[in-house]
Amino acid sequence: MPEGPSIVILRDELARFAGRKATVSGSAKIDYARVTGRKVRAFRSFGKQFLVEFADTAIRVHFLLFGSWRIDERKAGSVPRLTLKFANGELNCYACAVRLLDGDLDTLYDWRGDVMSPQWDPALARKRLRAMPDALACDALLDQDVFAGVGNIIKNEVLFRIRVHPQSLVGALPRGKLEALVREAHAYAHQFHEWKLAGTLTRNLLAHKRKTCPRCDIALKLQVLGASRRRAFFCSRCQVRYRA
DNA sequence: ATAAATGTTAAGAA
DNA sequence: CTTCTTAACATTTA
Repeated sequence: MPEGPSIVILRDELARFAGRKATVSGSAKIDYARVTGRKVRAFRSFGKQFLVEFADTAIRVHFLLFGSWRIDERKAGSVPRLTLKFANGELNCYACAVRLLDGDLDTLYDWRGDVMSPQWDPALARKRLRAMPDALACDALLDQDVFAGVGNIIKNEVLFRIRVHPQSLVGALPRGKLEALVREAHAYAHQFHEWKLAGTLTRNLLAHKRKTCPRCDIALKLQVLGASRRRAFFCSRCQVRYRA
């Protein structure tokens, strides 16, 4: 279920386990012997991926659409795909894809592409967008190589805020709109993070899952769009469709 | 009850 | 060998 900011929240909630030895188990088909009993160096997030970093390997957890987790609790009736037990508590992950990664996370990932990372690089994102002029705006925002951590909610909210129609061509966007796309993807991901922490995200959504446009009050469109085939909520009056 | 949803990946087709 | 499309996966909510 989570987009990038939710993984950041998970990561931060686990701070008290960092530096401690973990007993690792679960139903995921990984080589537990490689990590169990070892000390967790850090909990990290890259985009929608949750990373448990050890000295020379890492566990990568992706929660896909339906995944969930509990800290110091277990979910009734579910077998954890991954459990990390510490002397002072535990983490249980459910319905997620789990893999072991070899090597250094700082070389495995390009952190400049993660909207939640301090290393986020807007100029690089603009460059990557310029390299995909035929893509639709709705697909570009979901492209994890350009905007790691952006999911469908952030996509819809960003396009609404910058008044760009989801089917606009990236290559047809005026310079200012392309800049706004990159700026807002970053800014809104952080806004999402704050609202999620405060428990007020849903009430603050302007387009996603809404029926009417909060700006002009006409009915919002709901269409499944793009190569990504995800739901797009948008206002056909406020949001301009830039075509070739 | 059936569908749809904050998503990705592997396999198969072209 | 690429590149594209489809299916599979999994859980909760409407």
